[in-house]
Amino acid sequence: MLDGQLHEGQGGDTDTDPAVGGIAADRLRSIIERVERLEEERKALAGDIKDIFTEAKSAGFDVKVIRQIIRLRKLEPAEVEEQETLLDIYRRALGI
Amino acid sequence: MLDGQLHEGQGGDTDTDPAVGGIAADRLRSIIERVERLEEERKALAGDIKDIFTEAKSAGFDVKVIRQIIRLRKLEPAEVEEQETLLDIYRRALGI
Amino acid sequence: MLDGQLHEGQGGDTDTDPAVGGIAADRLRSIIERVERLEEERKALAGDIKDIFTEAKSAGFDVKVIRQIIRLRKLEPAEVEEQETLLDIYRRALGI
Amino acid sequence: MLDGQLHEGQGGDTDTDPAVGGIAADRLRSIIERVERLEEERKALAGDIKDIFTEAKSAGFDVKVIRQIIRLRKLEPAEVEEQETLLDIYRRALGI
DNA sequence: CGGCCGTCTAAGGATC
DNA sequence: GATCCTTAGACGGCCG
Repeated sequence: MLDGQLHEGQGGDTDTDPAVGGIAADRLRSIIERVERLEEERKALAGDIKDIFTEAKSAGFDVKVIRQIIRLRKLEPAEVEEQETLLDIYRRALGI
Repeated sequence: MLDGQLHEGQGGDTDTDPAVGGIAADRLRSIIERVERLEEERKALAGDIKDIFTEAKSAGFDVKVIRQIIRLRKLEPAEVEEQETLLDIYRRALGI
Repeated sequence: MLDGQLHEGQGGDTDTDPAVGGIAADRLRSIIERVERLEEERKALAGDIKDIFTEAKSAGFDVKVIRQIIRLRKLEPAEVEEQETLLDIYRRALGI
Repeated sequence: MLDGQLHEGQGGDTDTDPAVGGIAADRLRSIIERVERLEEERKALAGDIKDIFTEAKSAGFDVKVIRQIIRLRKLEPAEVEEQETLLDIYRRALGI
């Protein structure tokens, strides 16, 4: 029964304005709803991305490798070098 | 899994698609760019959300608690699923 | 109020043996408890691993790279080759 | 972040530790081997758990449902946290 | 700058 | 046997 607070507002006090916190309650509600709306949009975009990967897979691409490429493109070239260099150093330290 | 783009190509790309190393390069590029575009939009939305929280903080709200509220609102639908009591579940586990 | 079923057994019927499912209930309880015990041990090991990485970090190592090395050591050498080859192919297809 | 093992070394390894490329090779090897050992133990435990479920299945239990029970038992302690009602949380968010 | 939280990836299990 | 989904682990960003 958290639903009262969750989905209806402070049960029945909507006419005279929130009894709790005065005008602030409306402000709070607005904030929460705007954030939730934006999060939904984010979620929708995530779905779109997923669809593209599904399409890629259908076309015969290796999705994991595509992700890797996208990751590399996001990194500064210097960063990539650095990571690879460090990996080599550790490898040689281990003799592998 | 080297098949797919390496050994099959994919339907319809054999004529006009510039194949590099047996790969439908344009198709690949398109996939990657679309994903990157969507990720940018996602990032922008994250920024918008952050702005709202900054505003909330300025208005004197406790941002951490607001996050908590949003989290709870998201979780509650899931709790409905758990309405099925453990006793029932045990019974099903026991096959009776 | 799931606690009855969860932590005490089927409230009060422990003497004559479970009223639900006969002997099976005890068997079920045993299975669950053994699994839970093993999962705790797993969790403890995860903590130990985490501690080692913390130590590694303190010693100045790059934890991410160490993880990468461990991952590589786990893979068949052939697998490593394959992934790298495919990555190169995609990269060349994109001209990067 | 090339510092750390590359440019600082770490406390006490300068005298006896075989340094390869400026790296405390033995220290690194020790870290990796300990992690790998622990991961093996984890894997072994996973096998034990799997065996129990196999046994359960043989005994006629519904493995999926047993997993569900274990999952729920794990979640319940968390629910206690949520006892704090949303109203209280809202009040805190509003600072009253 | 270290710890915490949330997201994202990868592996394992269930399903068809 | 392949796909889909769920879950655990890894990663990066945010906050204190």
